Amino acid sequence: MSKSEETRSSILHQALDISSEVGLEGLSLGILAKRVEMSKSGLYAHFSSKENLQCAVLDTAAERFIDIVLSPALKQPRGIPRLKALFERWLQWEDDEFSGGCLFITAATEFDDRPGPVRDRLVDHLRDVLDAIARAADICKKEGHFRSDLDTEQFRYDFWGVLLSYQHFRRLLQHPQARDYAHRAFERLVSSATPH
Amino acid sequence: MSKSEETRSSILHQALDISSEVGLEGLSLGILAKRVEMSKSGLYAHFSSKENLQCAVLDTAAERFIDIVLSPALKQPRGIPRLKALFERWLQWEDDEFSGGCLFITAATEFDDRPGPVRDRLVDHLRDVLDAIARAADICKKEGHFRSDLDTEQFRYDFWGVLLSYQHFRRLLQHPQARDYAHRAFERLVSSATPH
DNA sequence: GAATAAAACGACCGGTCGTTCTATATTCCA
DNA sequence: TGGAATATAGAACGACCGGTCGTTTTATTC
Repeated sequence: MSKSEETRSSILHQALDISSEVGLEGLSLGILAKRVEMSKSGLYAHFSSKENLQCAVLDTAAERFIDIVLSPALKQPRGIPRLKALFERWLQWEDDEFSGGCLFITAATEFDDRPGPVRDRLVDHLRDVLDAIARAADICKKEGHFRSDLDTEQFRYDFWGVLLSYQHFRRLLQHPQARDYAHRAFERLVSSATPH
Repeated sequence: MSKSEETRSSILHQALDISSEVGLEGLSLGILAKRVEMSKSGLYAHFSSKENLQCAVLDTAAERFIDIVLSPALKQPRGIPRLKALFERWLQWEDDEFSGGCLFITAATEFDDRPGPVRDRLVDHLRDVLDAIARAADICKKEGHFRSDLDTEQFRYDFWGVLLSYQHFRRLLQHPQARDYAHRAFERLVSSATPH
C-alpha cells in the first residue's frame, strides 16, 4: 500500500467515526484534519471536494458493513439460521461499531430530501443492504422455512422497521429493554412468515 | 394576542417549516430572518439563544401534532377504530404536513447522541407521542379488541418501527409502494394482537 | 544518489454562523 | 396622550466553514 493510500485510508477511518456521531454534514474538514494530525489542505487534496469525501465515507461504511455483518452471516447455514445471524449481527453493529450509531441511518435522515451525488450514493448502498434482507428471506422460502407466498419486499420493509425502531429506543430514549423489544419483534416477524 | 406574541408565532411557524426540511441544526437564524422578513437580531431577541429557539420549534411541532393527528383520532370510537385512525392520520402527517417529513424523526436522528436541553425536550415529546400509542393499544385491550396479555410496550415499539420504515421507503428510497407496505405491516401488527 | 513526481504544509480567500452591542422605532398602559 | 417598556434595526464580533494558492517536504523511480 503506497503512502497515499495509507493516509487516505486512515483519513476515512477517522471520518467514519466522526460522521457516525455528527452525520455526514456535521463532518468538518478542520476537525477531521486535527484528528488525523495533518493540515486541512493536505487532507483536502485527497478528495478535492467535500462531496467526494462524503461519498468515500459512505463507501467505507459499506465495506465495513459487509465485513462485520454480511460476510459472517453468510457463513451460517442457509435459511432461518442465516437470517437470524444477519439480524443479530446487525443489532450488534448498531450497538458497537460506531459510537454514534449506524451511519446509514443517520445519513438517510440527513439526505432524504437533499438531492445530489451523496444522496444517490447513499441510496445505492441502502438498496444493497435492503436487498441482502430480501435475498436472505428468499432463501428461507427456497429452503421451505418460510411460506412460498411470502412477499419478501414486505418482509424487507418490516425487518428494516424493527432495526430503525431499535436505534430510536436504544440511542435516543435509552430504553433498557430495547434489545428485548427488537428480539420479540423479530420473532413475531419470522413466525408470521413460517408456514402453519 | 400582543404584537410580540404574534411575531413570535409567525417566526415559529416558518422555523417549523424550515427545520422540517433541514433539521433543527440546519435551521439558521439568517435564513429564518429572511423568511419572516425581519432582521436577524430582531428575531434573535425573541429567543435569546438558538437552543431556546430549537426547543420552541419542538414545542410548536408537538402542538401541531396534537391538533392534526391526536385530537381528531380521539374523536373516533374507542378501540381498533381509534387506533386505525391514529395510524392513518400519522401516515398522512408524514406525507403532507411538512414538505421535509416529520420533524421529530429528523430531530431524533440529529440529537440521538448530542446531550443538552434540546435533546431532553425532544425525548419528552417523543415519549408523549409513544405513550399515545400505548394508551390506544391499552384501550383496545379494555374493549376486548386485543388479547388481554398483549404487551403494549412491545406494541409501541412495533408501531413505531412501521412508521419509521415508512419514512425511509417513502422519502429516501421514494418507493411507490411504501404506503402499501405500511398498511400491510399495520394489519399484521393488529391481527397479531387480536384474540384468536 | 540524483531527478522527478506526489503529498503535505500554512497562510489566506469570501462567506456564514450564532451572538452582542447600541440606537431607534413602536407598542402598550396609566 | 405622555412616558415607560418593549420590539426591531443595523453594524460588528470572533469563530468557523469549504476551498485555493504557492511553497516545501517527502516518496518513488531510474
